[in-house]
Amino acid sequence: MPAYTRHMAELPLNALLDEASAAARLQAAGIQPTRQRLRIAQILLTGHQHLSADQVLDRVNRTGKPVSKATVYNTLGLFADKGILREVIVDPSRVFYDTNAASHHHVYNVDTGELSDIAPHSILTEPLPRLPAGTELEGVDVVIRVRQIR
Amino acid sequence: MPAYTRHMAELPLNALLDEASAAARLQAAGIQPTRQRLRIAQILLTGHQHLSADQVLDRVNRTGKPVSKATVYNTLGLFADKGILREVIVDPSRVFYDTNAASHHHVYNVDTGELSDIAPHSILTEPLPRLPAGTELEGVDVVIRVRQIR
DNA sequence: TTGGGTGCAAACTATTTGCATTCGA
DNA sequence: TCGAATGCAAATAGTTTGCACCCAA
Repeated sequence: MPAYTRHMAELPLNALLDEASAAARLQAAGIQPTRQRLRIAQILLTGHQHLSADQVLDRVNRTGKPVSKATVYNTLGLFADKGILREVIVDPSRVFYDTNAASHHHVYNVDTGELSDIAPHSILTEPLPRLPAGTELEGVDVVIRVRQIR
Repeated sequence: MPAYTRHMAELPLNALLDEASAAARLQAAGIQPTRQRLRIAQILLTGHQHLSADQVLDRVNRTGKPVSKATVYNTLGLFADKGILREVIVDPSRVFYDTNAASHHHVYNVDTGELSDIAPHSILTEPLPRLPAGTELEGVDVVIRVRQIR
């Protein structure tokens, strides 16, 4: 029911990150820059975005050279592993990928499915409690859930 | 891969919340106490727990009187709506239901799938940023993700 | 040439839905 | 009695997997 579907028009290639920069980003992260990965990187790494795998697939396929669904999933998982994307779990029905891998938090509109960033300093997370024995910190996620008024 | 599967033995009914208390909880929440709902309530409302729908289904079916999968899902959703359970979204592959509906936060072990509570005062969430126009607060979730050391 | 990357389709899994049946007030 | 609750099975949807093919080093 949420209106995830915006920007459904064709995606002009000139609005994307140029291929050279995308390649540089991938190289820096130790990711072999293949054609499909570059294409996905160009789309994702243009500004800060929060996209689901499906949305990425959509956009990639609107740039002319389609990439298969499996490759999109593989690539997003790989990018997240390598630290150039961050998975955001706010909705049980899909994972969002945040192009801002730096530590920051989110506002999630449960009615529209919109996900946005919060400046890192506008929330203070005080000293963490002791972690369970035998574990180490992976990350701290803060999600502020909001809903449409009426 | 995580070891969600513990307590697989049969569930002694005498370890559960008694039916009268369960009925009272449901009544108080404005939920019509049917046989299945009572059974589910007895299982869930025994101490603080974090269970997935599947785990609830498992336990219910180990008490003798089985409840269908659809009913478990419906009931958990209903309980969450009525405020006696809280949905916790920490893993894209399933929703956990927390029997502690009061405001508090979580530690999630991504390796074992274990979810535990944090005392509410051990984390301070500073003044919230301005919410997007036209939205109201639904809740704030803080999840500390940890992983097994080696 | 050779192993990693890709693509397709099939498999999986959590969750939802439609609808006939049963239950509870 | 009568609407609400239940249960089953089938439908959905996101994600994963198996495997043959392709390509770059």
